[in-house]
Amino acid sequence: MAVNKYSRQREAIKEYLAHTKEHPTADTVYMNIRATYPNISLGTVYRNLNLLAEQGEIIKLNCQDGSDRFDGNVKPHYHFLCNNCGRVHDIEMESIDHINKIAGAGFDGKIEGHVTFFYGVCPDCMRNE
Amino acid sequence: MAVNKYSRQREAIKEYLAHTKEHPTADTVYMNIRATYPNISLGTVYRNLNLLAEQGEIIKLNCQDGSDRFDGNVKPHYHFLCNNCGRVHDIEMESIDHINKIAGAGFDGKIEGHVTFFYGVCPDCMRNE
DNA sequence: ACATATATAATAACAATTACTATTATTCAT
DNA sequence: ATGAATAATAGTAATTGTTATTATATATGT
Repeated sequence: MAVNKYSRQREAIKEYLAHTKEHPTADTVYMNIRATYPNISLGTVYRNLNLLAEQGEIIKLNCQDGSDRFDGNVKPHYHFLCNNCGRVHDIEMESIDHINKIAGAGFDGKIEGHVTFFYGVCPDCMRNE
Repeated sequence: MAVNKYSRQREAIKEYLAHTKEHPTADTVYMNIRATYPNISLGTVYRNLNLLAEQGEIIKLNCQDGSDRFDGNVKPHYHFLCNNCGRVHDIEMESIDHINKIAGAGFDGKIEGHVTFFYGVCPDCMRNE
């Protein structure tokens, strides 16, 4: 696979991810794209999601609940998993890259970065209680 | 399943995890336990790993490479995933719970905790380069 | 418009995990 | 110790999430 050729399906996936904050799974993406492309194949969805993630156009989240989810927002930000409804929210916050140094203090290897998930109760679920 | 009954298999799994720092996958646990219990079933391994994790006797790590790994060390500590060899190491370090506050500043929900994975090059791989 | 290469849909294959079931082991009361 | 009650097991089948295959369709450069 040398150079990308345009495809409506891939474009639709990118477009869909750019306009949702839902952090959908591959299957959810599939369901939603089918509204416009009724016979898109699930394989196509998987292939394009992975392709886009490799190229840095989207982010593949290895969620703490075990599922893989996708995020069209590639600006650095953190994620929050609601223990109640299971949804993933974005968190805009100042950098916490200093924790790499803290970790490095007790470790002989080279720490290049970290992945952090916060969890708790999301705003929506707090209201409904 | 009302109350736990003793089983040698479960005990062996707990014992094995208590004495390794390998952060094995379910399949690796299976392989190792078979040395002593040649016809333990893979289902038994999965069932007990999840049971023990639910009861807080071991920890189930949802690793960044997508795999689930298990850790017999339940004392609070962090984990490091080597990008080179793929192994997971423990990191003993001071608490970074203050990042929960930082995250909370930009978020309306309730932040109860976080899960962090560090990544980079482990000590072993640094030597062999 | 044509040649070449990539992408697709549909399906099959695959790996990781869970569910099922008949049998075995543990527990507890006698 | 014996036996009844129940949880755990081994072995297998089923399910799920994901990737590979292949013939056809689509996009790109000349």
